[in-house]
Amino acid sequence: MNRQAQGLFISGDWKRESHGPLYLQLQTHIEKAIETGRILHGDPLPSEREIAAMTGLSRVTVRRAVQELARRGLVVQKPGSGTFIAPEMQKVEQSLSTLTSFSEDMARRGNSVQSRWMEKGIFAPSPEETMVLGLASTDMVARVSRLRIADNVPMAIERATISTRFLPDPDLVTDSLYAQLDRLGNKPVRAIQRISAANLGRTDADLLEVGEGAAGLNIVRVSYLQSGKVVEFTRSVYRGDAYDFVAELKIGNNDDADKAQ
Amino acid sequence: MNRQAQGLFISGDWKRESHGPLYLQLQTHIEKAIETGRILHGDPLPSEREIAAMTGLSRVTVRRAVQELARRGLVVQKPGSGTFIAPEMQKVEQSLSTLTSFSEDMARRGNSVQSRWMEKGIFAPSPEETMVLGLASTDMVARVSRLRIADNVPMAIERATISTRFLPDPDLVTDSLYAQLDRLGNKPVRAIQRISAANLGRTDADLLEVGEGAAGLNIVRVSYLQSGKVVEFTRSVYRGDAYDFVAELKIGNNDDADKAQ
DNA sequence: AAGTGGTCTAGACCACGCG
DNA sequence: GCGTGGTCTAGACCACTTC
Repeated sequence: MNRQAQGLFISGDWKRESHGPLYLQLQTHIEKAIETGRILHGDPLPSEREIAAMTGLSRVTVRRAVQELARRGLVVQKPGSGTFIAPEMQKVEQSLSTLTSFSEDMARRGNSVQSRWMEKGIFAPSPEETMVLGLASTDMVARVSRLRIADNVPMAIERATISTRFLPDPDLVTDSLYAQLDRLGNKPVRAIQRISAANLGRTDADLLEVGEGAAGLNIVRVSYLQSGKVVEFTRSVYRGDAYDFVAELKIGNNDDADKAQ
Repeated sequence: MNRQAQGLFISGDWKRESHGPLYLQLQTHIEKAIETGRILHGDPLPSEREIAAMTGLSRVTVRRAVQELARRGLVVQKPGSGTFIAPEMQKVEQSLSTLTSFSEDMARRGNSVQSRWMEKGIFAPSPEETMVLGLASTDMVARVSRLRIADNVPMAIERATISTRFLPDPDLVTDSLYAQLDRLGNKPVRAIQRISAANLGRTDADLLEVGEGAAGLNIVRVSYLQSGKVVEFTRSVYRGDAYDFVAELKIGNNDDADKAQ
């Protein structure tokens, strides 16, 4: 077992630094130990049973504290192995005013990019897809879903749907979806994007390697051609701890600003 | 107790519709009951002890399922009273390309708006505030924090900091912060906004009346005067289930996207 | 006073990783 | 095979709301 984590709970004063339920006191105690660098990123935490013994709490209570930290991403629990302090994660910034691709974002940061294909093919559209893409009843759609990975860390899940009229053969999409659309002369020129937050479900959390219930950014994007037709309908889920969306806002109706300029 | 929820767990087949851990099976079972309208919004769920008795599970296991639903906001737990299906929540849209105020957003939807003041006064700046606002070492800041409420539902927490050079008397801020800044000739003309998702901590979750760990949108906004000086530094936390940010994107540099990997 | 959710315990079995 | 996290149980006390 690791030595530095040993002294964390023996002192007996870990209780007094907080108040309220025991599991919360323990939780904030561990949290502070991580923040102050008393335990280093990547290091293992003592096992739940050990912490229980050291603190005099039951394992259930210890577990509750650790689980909450895991849900927040400060800590990673590995069955059969142990619990480890999560590696530090610097947020990626993405502009909200220009349409950039994932590959672009990452390349700018000098990170290695990988994609794991999850689905790529022609399908019958769902009712939602039919509506959003404005399809005729006989139209089919191409779906390309992939897990986006940067430096071996899964960052986002992308689920794109395109009418086969604009993308007849999804297998030709190898790297950038936009690159392929461009080759076909169907590159979008504008898009509407909706951003909201939600707790990740089991499936998505597992893919992104975070705890179930961790916060994620849901992004729904609809892209338009110059002609105004809808090309692409993409639902993405980003890790909340890995992404930061940046937008520049301008004042709506402001007479003073106009005059001053 | 309510009658319609009675039959939910007696059948004995609630287990077979799912697989995996019992608490997950129960969780998805209740979830479906809500989705399909088998239990109505606002109705009470049977008590944890009752569900335990009906399903043959222990209360701990039942509790785990219910708690997860509470964290997701599908259900509200009221100590001493019971657990209730949460009222349906329609999302509010907010544009990301124009700077609008909360009051504006809500007024457009025809909702009643309230604010609960949490902090309003002059303070010594934190290191972060000093840096972001570009303060001299002797400068003081005005802080105005409030809980934003629409139709009696808490929607967001707003914590704004302004240098006293631009807002000498925060007590004069009654409704819109921007309105007051405008009166003083210090209305911002542009802003940079960062959006990310995170699980809500105890304090914020309590204020927003959602479960601890529910997903929230963190928004940090820095507003600029025409002169380029920083006026305002605001950190807001929005309920993930209540807000939807909308952005319109334009294609930046087309060629870069193709080349980027 | 009775019932509710909130917390906590002690003990158990499982599947899995690792040496 | 041993230790880990993952799940589950039965029973307990508390603070609170409701009647």
